[in-house]
Amino acid sequence: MLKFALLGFLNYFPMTGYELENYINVSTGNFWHAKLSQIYATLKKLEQDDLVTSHVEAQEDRPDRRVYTLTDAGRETLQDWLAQPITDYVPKKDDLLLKIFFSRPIGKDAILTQLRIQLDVHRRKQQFYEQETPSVIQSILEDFPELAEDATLWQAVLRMGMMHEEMYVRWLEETIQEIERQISD
Amino acid sequence: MLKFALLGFLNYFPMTGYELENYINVSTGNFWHAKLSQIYATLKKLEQDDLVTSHVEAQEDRPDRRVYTLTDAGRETLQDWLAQPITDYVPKKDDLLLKIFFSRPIGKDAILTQLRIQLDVHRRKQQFYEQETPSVIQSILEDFPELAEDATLWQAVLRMGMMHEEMYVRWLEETIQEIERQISD
DNA sequence: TCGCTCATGTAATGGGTTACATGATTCA
DNA sequence: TGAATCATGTAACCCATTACATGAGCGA
Repeated sequence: MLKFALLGFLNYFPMTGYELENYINVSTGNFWHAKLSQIYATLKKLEQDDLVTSHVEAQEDRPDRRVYTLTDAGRETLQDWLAQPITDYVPKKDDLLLKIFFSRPIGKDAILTQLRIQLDVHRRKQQFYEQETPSVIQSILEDFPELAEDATLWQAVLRMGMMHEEMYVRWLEETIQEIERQISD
Repeated sequence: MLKFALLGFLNYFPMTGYELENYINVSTGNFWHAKLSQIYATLKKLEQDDLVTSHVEAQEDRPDRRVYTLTDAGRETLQDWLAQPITDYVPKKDDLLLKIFFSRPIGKDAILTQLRIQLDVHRRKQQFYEQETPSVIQSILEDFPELAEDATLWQAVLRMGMMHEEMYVRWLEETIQEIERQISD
């Protein structure tokens, strides 16, 4: 699936693997992320399949850059994927829920500690969303005003991130209360 | 991680790979699932590491069953994992959000179609939660009343599933409206 | 001087899916 | 008669992470 994320970003403009890593982990990091090593390997495969081309740009005092450009075949592959409807429910894995599910043997206090750490983690994430991210989209639009309709979609997925954290924090607060009442020491 | 799910279930009572598949995909299916092939392979590794033992039970008119039992070392490994706090934020991947993020090139109608299919998928899932699952926990408790405190935790993770679907449906409804207003044909 | 940014990649390993292979019983 | 349930496994493959390898410039 990473390949489609790469094609998606290269559809905006040509860039290097290093830059792609940045865009992926900042813009889509909330629902799709990747390590540099995987990005370089995937770009190599995409080039073998003629979905992207690359050329090396020499630089002074800095390592050379390999800039990737989407081909017509690449653009077509991207659009085919975009148009493909997702028809079945895809459950997502969640380490915390798995652990909580089986946690009775470690007892009330250890469970509550686990949940309180998570509450802290998700409250921070929630604050991050509220404070920092809305302005990022605005600043991109100042540089590329033609992406206004893309930005509507970016904002929509950003709102999902916010709603998700709001829900998660609410669940943690409720669950902490529930366990304080229901589980013995 | 599947190994911990298997240890977790075997901590309730000994069972076969086939039975484990059932428990995993019904009880924890919402936040952890696995194919039979992976379960059999993982059980093999767990036995090599002495975290479980197995013995074959012959059956008439049915294939023999290989029943797995948790060892003391396995129980310890499970408890160590349970007690280990999760301290960093783990982003989850979401195909739909990735697709929506890049979807401007396919245009308004195709995006709306995609979202409406998802709305249907998630409303069905929501109904499933409301109608079918609460009774499942009740029926297990009738057979094993000593698991009452475990059931509090099962119910908590079930509530997360419900809240998640409620949130997802709300996001889809809002996003459909937003795109109808903001994106051109 | 220490860590960050820029910049590219390979190799080994781990986790998970898909495909293959077999076969009896039971229910609609 | 065909699908579901019970029951076990292997092999090939794909996707992703971790570790390894290199190296200059810049700001605190």
